[in-house]
Amino acid sequence: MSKAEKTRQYIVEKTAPIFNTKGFAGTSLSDMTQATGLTKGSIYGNFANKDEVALACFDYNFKKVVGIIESALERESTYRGKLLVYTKIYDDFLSAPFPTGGCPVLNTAVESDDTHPDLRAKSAEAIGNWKNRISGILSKGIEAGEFKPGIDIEQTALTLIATIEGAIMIAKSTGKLNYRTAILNSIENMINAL
Amino acid sequence: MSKAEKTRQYIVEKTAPIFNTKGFAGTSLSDMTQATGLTKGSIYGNFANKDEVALACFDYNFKKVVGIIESALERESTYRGKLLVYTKIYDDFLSAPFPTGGCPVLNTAVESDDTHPDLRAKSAEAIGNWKNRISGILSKGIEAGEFKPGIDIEQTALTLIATIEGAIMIAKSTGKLNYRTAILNSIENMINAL
DNA sequence: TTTGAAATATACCGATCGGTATATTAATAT
DNA sequence: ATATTAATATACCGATCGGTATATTTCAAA
Repeated sequence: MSKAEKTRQYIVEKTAPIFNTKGFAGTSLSDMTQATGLTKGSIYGNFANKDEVALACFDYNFKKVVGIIESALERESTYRGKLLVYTKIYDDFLSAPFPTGGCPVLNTAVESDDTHPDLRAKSAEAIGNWKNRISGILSKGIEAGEFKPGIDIEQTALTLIATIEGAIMIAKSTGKLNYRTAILNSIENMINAL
Repeated sequence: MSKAEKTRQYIVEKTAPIFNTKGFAGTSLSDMTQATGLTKGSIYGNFANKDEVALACFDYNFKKVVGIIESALERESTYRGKLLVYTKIYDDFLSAPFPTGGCPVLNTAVESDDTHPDLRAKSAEAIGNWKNRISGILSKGIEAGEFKPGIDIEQTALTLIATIEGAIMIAKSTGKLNYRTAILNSIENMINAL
C-alpha cells in the first residue's frame, strides 16, 4: 500500500463518521480537514472532489456493516438463526462497532434520492445486495425444510429490510430504545412464523 | 389574515417542497428567494432565521400528510378498513397531493437526529402522534370485536409505521415501485391477520 | 389626503463554501 | 548522495453562505 493509498484510507476512516451523521450537504471541507488534521491540498491530492470522498466513505461504512453481519451469520448454523441475526445486530447497534451516525444505507438513501444520483445508486445497490443476501437464506431455508415452501421470498426479504430500517429511524428520532425493541420483536415473530 | 401572515404562509408553501427534497442543510437562502420571488429582507422580516422557516415547513408538510390520511380514514367504516388506508395512501403517494420529496417524517427524522434538535423534536412528535392515532384505531377495533384481543397495540402500531417508512425509503432509493408494492402487500397481510 | 406603521427591497457584512495553482517537503530509485 | 517523483502544505480564487442595517414602498386608519 503506497503512501497515497494509506492517506486515502486514513481520510476515509476519519471522515466516514462525519458524512454518516451530517450527510453529504452538511459536511464541509473544513469538517474534513479538521477531522483528518490534513490540509485541503492534501485531501484534494488524493480525491478529485467532495463527492468522491463521500462515495468512498459510503463504501467504507457499508462494508463495516456487512462485515459485522457476515461474521454473525457464520456463527449461526440454522437458516432461521441466520435471519434472526439481523434483529440481534440492530438491537444494539450502539454498542457494536457500528458506523457512527447509524445505518449508512438509511442515511444515504434518504438524503440522496432526489439530490445526488451517484450516492443514490450506491445506496440502491446496497439495498439490492442486502435483499439478495436475505433471499438466499430464505430459499436455502426452504430447501432445508426449515421454512414453509409457500413463502414469497423477495417480498419477505424486502419487508424485513424495510421494518429494520424503519425501526432505526423511529428509535433514533424519538430516542426511545423500547420502540426499537418492540419493532424488532415483531420482526422476530415474523421470522419465527416463516 | 394580515399581509405578513399571508406572506409567511406563501413563503412556507413555496419553500416546503425544497426543504423536503434537499433537506435543511441542502436548502440555501437563495433557493428560498428564488422559489418565492421575494428578497432575503422580506423573508427575514417574517422569519427570524432559516431554522424557523424549516420548522414551519415541516409543520406544513406534515399537516398535508395528516390531512390526506384523515380524510381517507373518515371514508372507512370498519377499523380494519381504516388501517388499510395507510397502505393505500402510501401505495401511490406520487399521484396524490403528497408533499414533494416524499414523507416529511422520514426525511426530517433521518437528517435531523444527530444534527438539528428542534427538527428532531418535531419529527419525534409526529411519530408519536402517528403511533397514537394507529393505537386508537387498534384498541377501538378490539373493543368492536374486529381484531383479536391479544394484540400488543403499541408494538403493532410502531411496526406498521416502521414498515411503511422503510418501504418508502427502499422504493425511492431503488426506483423500483414493485418493491414498495411488495412490502405494502406484506403490511396488508399483517393487518388482515390481526 | 395625509400620516404613521407595517412590509418589503436594497445593499451590504464577515465568514465560509468548494476548489486550485503553486510552492515546499518527503520518499524513492539510481 | 543526488536526482526525480510523489505527496502534502500554503496561499489564494470567485462564489455563495446565512444574516442584517437601512432605505423604500405599500398599506390602513384618521
